[in-house]
Amino acid sequence: MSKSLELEDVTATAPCCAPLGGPPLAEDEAVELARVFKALSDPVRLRLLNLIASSAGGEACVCDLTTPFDLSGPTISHHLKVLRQAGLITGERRGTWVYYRPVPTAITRLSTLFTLPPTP
Amino acid sequence: MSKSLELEDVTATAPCCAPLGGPPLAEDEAVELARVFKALSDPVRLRLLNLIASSAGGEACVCDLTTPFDLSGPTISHHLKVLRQAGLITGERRGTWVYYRPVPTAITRLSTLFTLPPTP
DNA sequence: CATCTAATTTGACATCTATCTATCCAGAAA
DNA sequence: TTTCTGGATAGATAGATGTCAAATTAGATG
Repeated sequence: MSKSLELEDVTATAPCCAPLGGPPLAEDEAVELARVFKALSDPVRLRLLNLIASSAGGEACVCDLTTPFDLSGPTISHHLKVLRQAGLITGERRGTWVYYRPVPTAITRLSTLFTLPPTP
Repeated sequence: MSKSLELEDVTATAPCCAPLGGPPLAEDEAVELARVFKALSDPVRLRLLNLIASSAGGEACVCDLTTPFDLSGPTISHHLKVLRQAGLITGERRGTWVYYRPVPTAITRLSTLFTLPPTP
């Protein structure tokens, strides 16, 4: 098994990047993409990713990610794990604290997904 | 109430478009966005949206959306409803058949969401 | 070593979701 | 009107998900 904080990155196996208006999605691609969107389908996780992605220094300490929410520590930890397993963020432990940062390639590729051809 | 096929569009109420790396998402925006991503968090719905968005003529008949899947009619109907309620597609009945088309503004705004500032 | 703190994991529980079958509705065509 | 067909709705069920309290792990510090 992977060690605690290492990312079991789902996106690593499937490239996928063609826009939704493009060629038909293969079943595998659809399954993998769906997992990423499932990670984004919760308000708390969206705000967490937003907090992390907008943090000065490009990373955020978990200790700063817990206070903005009216939720228990384990729940925040759970949501961070989901985002991690979707390949959207990575976590690193430095001393006592754990820092999370976004994975730019994983986020940027979603941008191209929603690019539509100009209506002629 | 709205009549059968009219879209109870969720996105109509919330604009929201700033990139994830931008200012903090308000709780309401996060909730609304999460609903859109929940609609995208299923492989079947992703492939449906892909089929619809890539259809010649800009629309697809439900009759053509059922056959590619090994699922019952009602299940496909359910998934189309979820996409409709998320504001991602609209449906229109013409005679015997129902045609679905993508909602470009709803899709395009997601593209900007995932735009990250260049790392300096 | 013992202790303290930050964070994750475990286990439980209520709620939500994808799917099916059966039924219903809306037009078209007898 | 009656009948047929495409599609949506209703109701049921197995499985997934968000949440918390309690237990656990990883470093730091005494």
